[in-house]
Amino acid sequence: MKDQFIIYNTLSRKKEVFKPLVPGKVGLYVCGPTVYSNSHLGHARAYITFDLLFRYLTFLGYKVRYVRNITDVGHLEDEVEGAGEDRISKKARLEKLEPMEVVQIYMNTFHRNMDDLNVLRPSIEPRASGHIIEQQEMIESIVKNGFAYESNGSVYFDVEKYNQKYNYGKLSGRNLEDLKTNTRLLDGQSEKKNSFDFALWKKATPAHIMRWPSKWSDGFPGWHLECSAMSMKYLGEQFDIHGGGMDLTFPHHECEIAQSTASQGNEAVRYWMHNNMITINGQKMARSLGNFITLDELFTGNHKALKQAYSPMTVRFFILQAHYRSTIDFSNEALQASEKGLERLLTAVNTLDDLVGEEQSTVNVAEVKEKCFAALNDDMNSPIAIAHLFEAVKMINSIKAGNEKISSDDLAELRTFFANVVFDVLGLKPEKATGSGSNEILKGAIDLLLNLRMEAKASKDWGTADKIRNELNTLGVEIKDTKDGFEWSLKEL
RNA sequence: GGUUCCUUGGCCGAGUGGCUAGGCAGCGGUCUGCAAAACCGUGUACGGCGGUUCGACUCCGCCAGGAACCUCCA
Repeated sequence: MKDQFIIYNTLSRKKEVFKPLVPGKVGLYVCGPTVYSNSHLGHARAYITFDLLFRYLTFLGYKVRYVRNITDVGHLEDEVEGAGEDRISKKARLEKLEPMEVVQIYMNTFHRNMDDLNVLRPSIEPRASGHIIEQQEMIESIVKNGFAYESNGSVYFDVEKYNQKYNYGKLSGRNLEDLKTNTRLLDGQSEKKNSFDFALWKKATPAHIMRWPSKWSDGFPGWHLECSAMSMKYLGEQFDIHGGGMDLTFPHHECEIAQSTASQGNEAVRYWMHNNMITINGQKMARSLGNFITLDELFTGNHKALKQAYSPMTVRFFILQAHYRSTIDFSNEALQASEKGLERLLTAVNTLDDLVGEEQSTVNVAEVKEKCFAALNDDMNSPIAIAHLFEAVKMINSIKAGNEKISSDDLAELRTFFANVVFDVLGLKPEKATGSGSNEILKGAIDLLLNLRMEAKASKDWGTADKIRNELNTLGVEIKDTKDGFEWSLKEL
């Protein structure tokens, strides 16, 4: 199965069979968030996408080193207005907080949100501010190789010179001639030879708080350098997969390729993977557009665009129901559909525990399992994988209803399959307390009441029976009658 | 303006040159004291116009509408 994992490589614009550089091991780098405000739905999509990749590679038996950075140095917010001011320090002065305090606040929120979404922590989570020296070293090697120039205390990457030897634009499908005629002219660029040159080191203005000494000036590293420097440090000069949002393809990832190639003579990344955007009313959800919904708002329902709260697992399932390279449009209707669908899936997981194996199967477990993994192998096609999971749900329900039978061997296989795919790979988890898992006293009390209700039902005392059911319902206990008793679960709070 | 991409049924969302995607909602039925759940059955489809083909939702062209990137962005 390992040999058939296919991923779409942005570099070739084709699906390719994944072959790691070192057999059995995978080096994975994903661009992490810039921590200057709360995480929103778009971040969830990116990090759930690569969490799925991390989980699936691990499931396939690879030893994965997953590096996902925290950008806490800040890039240029607005060259026109800010004139070189760091984005994070700008916000810090507005809020009268230390820059690192701002970073910490939003980093904590990010971690909490990701934990709620059951996004696994990466193997290494390096911070740009902790790797200034590595970035300076990289600048020096780029300068030494002749692909950068110093200008007024800042250092810029010489794109034109790089393009004479290598191909600038190969990832995003651009060519320099187009960039020359189409790049917008911005103020304050007189230091650069060409408008498309980008900063490797930027001299700090007096107002700039975040700054580090260097041979060129007191300043800070350029926009794109941290990822090149940190991926090289932790994954080596060449590594397997680099991921990030589609909106980072240009210029960010293009510049990363140029930096790595200029400093070491060869490209670092073998497979580039990009997740598509979340849209709202057909338009990209983005902080800069102001049309975003934060994850905290989503989880609490506290936003004017939200008709209700959506649990982290509902959000995760919603995202997994679309392929990662398609846009996915936010709407209450779509989230509500996901909520219901997820509940149906997780109910079937519980039902699976109660099934009893027979001599022979009337269902084909192997086939559905095979199709599901085939979908995951095909560029992580989670929506197709989920569609097959729902076929298995139908199977489970039919067995429970007595319309189908399953052998003990198949039942064991089905249980393993569900545990593997639903929990380990898709990273879903039950959110409700159920009769089997919650607090013992509560469980005992509810069981006691429902047993009393059974007795009332047996003596056809419908008034008492309905009263118990209705009042427990009001308290948040959902009750289902079964052939020989009852089942219950707690509603979400 | 340049580059790239998208347009599927009430909603979301896959996919393929000829074979039911799936979820949610709807409708009919079974089960149930009622309810819930479950089960069975079921309709609506591939933006428009041409072309290639025995056959296109799937390939090509044009048109319409929309999006992303070209500036920080997941």
